[in-house]
Amino acid sequence: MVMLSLSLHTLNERRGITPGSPPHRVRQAVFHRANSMLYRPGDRTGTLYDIAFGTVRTYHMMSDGRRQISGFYFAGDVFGLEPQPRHRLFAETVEECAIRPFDQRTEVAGAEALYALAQADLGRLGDHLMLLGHANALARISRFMLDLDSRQGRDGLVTLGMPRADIADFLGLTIETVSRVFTRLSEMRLIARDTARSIELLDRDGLAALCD
Amino acid sequence: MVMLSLSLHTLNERRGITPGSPPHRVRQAVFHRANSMLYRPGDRTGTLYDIAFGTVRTYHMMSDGRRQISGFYFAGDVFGLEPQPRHRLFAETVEECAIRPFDQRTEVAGAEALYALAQADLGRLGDHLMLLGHANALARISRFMLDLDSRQGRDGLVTLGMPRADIADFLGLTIETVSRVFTRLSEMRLIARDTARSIELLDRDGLAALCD
DNA sequence: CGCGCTTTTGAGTTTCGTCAACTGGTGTGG
DNA sequence: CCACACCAGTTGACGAAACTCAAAAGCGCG
Repeated sequence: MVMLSLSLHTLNERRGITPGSPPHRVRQAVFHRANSMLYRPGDRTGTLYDIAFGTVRTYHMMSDGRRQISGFYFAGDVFGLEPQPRHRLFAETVEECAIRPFDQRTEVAGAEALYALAQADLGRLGDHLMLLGHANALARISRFMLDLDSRQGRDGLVTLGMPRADIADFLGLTIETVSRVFTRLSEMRLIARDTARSIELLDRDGLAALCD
Repeated sequence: MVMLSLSLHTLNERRGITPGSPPHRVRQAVFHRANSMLYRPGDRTGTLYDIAFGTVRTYHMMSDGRRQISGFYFAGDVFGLEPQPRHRLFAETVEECAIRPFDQRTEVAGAEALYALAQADLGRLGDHLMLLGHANALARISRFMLDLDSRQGRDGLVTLGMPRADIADFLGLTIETVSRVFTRLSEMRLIARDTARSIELLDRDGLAALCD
């Protein structure tokens, strides 16, 4: 799975702003406790968020209380772009976070950069769609782990910042199924669980083979 | 479900081109037989397609031969926008189609219009994600029918241009399940099947109630 | 009419969800 | 320091939903 992530750094490069240039109108990063609400459906869009550190989830809430997490965002990712003048998603911190909000209009140079951001989200959504459409629980978790691994870049050592419930609601599973799949992958010697949140990928080719 | 669809007409309005203005560099619409390949993964992106009439499907192919249809496009819709310089999707006609290709760079006024198109796709994908994540077969089909109804605008009379296999691969189901759900919805008096491809929505509130 | 294709229906199996109990780690207070 | 409570995660038993394989029915077309 190709997980596109577009950082503000990339955006700035597109604008010709190198790290050495004087920053203009930089708003400070804001610290948030875990599980803080950042925005909710109905809030005005127009602000984007650049994550300095931490993890953020965006999600839909359905009438019966079920939750579909549409994405996780990590340090360097930009989130908050939505197609309408008002948000349709919730955004919450998963862990402690430092987040720099900035104005979509004044601090992003025109529609081109916005289009680039939208493209990144499009790529991610397309991949996720395929996963939810035609993949069993084993494949979903395997892909999720491989994706986290590639985004965290710590060579086979994956840290899950989120609880099982978040993984379940992201992948369209239940926490019990998520748990069982971790156990199975462990038995298959594809992963090793140091703790519940810290997982070593022992055989990434084997995991990839499950993803089909 | 909000199904955003953005027609070239809308794009032109954004450019200040009204139906009366002289067209510039209009390429003719091209006619295609059913099941014609329009582009495939690896082909260069940069051309967009405006459907005059007919139905188009875009899809991913997985290594094991399974297919995930990511969207259906109808008369007035524009498709072909993808985040990379090369396509990752297949695009095929479902029925006979007339399609006007146009150049993304020269015939779309800048990134703003592209961004608008990307937004439309984002909205659609987000909705579809939710559907595939947390919805049973009954809900998936019900939503699909209601969505088609709202896009075809013929007040409760839905024409399925595509075979069951396409519906199945779009909704992440099998053709047998699709068929069984149609039968169930019929028994529940929510729909009536004139033919297999022509379906009347008898109780749209009832269908909506199944969608959660 | 007969052929090929799509759709429907049926029977059996698998996968995942539900409900419930249990484990293990963490923090608190006696 | 230990006992306890609490929460996240795991495990087990069972049932429901959807898939698979197979066969029959419907439909368009030469």
